Amino acid sequence: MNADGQYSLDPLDLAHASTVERAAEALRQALFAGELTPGTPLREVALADSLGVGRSTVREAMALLTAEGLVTRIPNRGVVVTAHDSDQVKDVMHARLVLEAAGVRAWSEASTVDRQRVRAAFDTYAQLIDDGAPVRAVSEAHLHFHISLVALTASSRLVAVAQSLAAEIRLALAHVDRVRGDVLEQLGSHRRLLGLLESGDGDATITELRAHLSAGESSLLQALDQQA
Amino acid sequence: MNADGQYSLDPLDLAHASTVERAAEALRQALFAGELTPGTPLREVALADSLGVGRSTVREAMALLTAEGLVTRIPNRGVVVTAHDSDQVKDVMHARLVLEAAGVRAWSEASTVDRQRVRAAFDTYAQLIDDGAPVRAVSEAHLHFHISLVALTASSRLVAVAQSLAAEIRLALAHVDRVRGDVLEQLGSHRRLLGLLESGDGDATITELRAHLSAGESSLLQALDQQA
DNA sequence: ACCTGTATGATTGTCAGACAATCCAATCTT
DNA sequence: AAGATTGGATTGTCTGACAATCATACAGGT
Repeated sequence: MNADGQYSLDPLDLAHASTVERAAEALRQALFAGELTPGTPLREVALADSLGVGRSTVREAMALLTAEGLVTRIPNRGVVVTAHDSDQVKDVMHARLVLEAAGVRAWSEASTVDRQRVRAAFDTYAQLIDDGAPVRAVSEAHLHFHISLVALTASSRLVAVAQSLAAEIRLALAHVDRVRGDVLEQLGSHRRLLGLLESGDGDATITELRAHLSAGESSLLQALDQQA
Repeated sequence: MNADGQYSLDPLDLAHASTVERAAEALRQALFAGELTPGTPLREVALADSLGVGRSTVREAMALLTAEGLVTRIPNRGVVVTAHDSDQVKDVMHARLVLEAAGVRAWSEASTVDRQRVRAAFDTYAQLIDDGAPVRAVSEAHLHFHISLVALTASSRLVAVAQSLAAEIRLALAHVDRVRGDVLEQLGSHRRLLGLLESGDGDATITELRAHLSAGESSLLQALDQQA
């Protein structure tokens, strides 16, 4: 301990994350991996003994996923994997634009750390592409970059919302292989975005951002459409 | 039914809203009424037989309230009524500014209905003050007006977030009588806001909005401070 | 006095089993 | 073929159980 009688250790996160949280995480992974098709009902008993946990635990995990928008509860009929129709996708993208634009506007007042994080997020994203990393990993880094924009607002609540929206995108993406390749080709767009951001031209950045998200949206919509 | 073969009945509110939802609502009311002081632990068994429901039901209700930020779960120690310190209040206000400003920016492209709703929300708010309605009712209408701004974005997700933020404000407000009177005096500020909005001057509106929220924030902070 | 270890009681986290209410699909009526 | 009926599956909720965890008070050692 130091002179103040204070310790400064990281709170050791072996934290036996609750069973509910682990169950939820398992479900999330399955969803993001595309193992469950949208619309598939998630039966409580089936999941319970598949995961080796009690039904009440499954139920609480479902409550979490429902709050995240990954699954939808239909009264007396259970929960189903959320199916994102075009309206939903548009809504998510619109919300993302609002949050990310807010981050962009906050660039000049943002902390150095948060700004560094944006650059770092871009770098790992670019690096992964360069290394020819698997699309899944690139996609992950890509979303992380967008979240780092929202983090410029320094608002934990807004970041939480952004993460939830990103999760919805991940889910929607899980079944559209065609779109996945896009993240590889969007490198230029992102580089331009970062460049404008650092140049301090907020309005131009937002214009680029709007175009970027809009492109992503129509690409996703088209893919979903084709699938139906 | 009308010519379209469509009925237009209110979905008959007897809708035996699930026990969980009713329990959550009861808790919410108690919280907003200030019956539970921030920091108070909410014991599962006590609530269960106080509400006349099972413990699992209480647990699920807690999960809902936790997601709304009204209560906080501490692992192995249960949930407590969320205590909003100054950082939390600032974060909420900041997030509100982002969302409501987005609504303001969307004014010109917003639907006529949504625009009418903003005016309607203002009118009932003003009317309540005029009628000398109880502060609680005025405060409710006040928050509703702010939410109607976010609704201009026409994004259900953003509106949902705004409602959640409003709920947090309600909770924080529940214990600061001093601040409550403010809603009565802010009529002018709101009228100005609406005027600017309708004039189409987005930037000026946002400036006013920022000042408005900032004033509310410091008033709330001061009250919380004084209380401690 | 101060620190440490231990016993005790309360409470959460999780499970298992039960049962009514509800929904779906298939069958039976008219 | 439209409508009523029945049966099985599944959810919503309750009860009861028990281990793990935490808080507190207490005892012992230095």
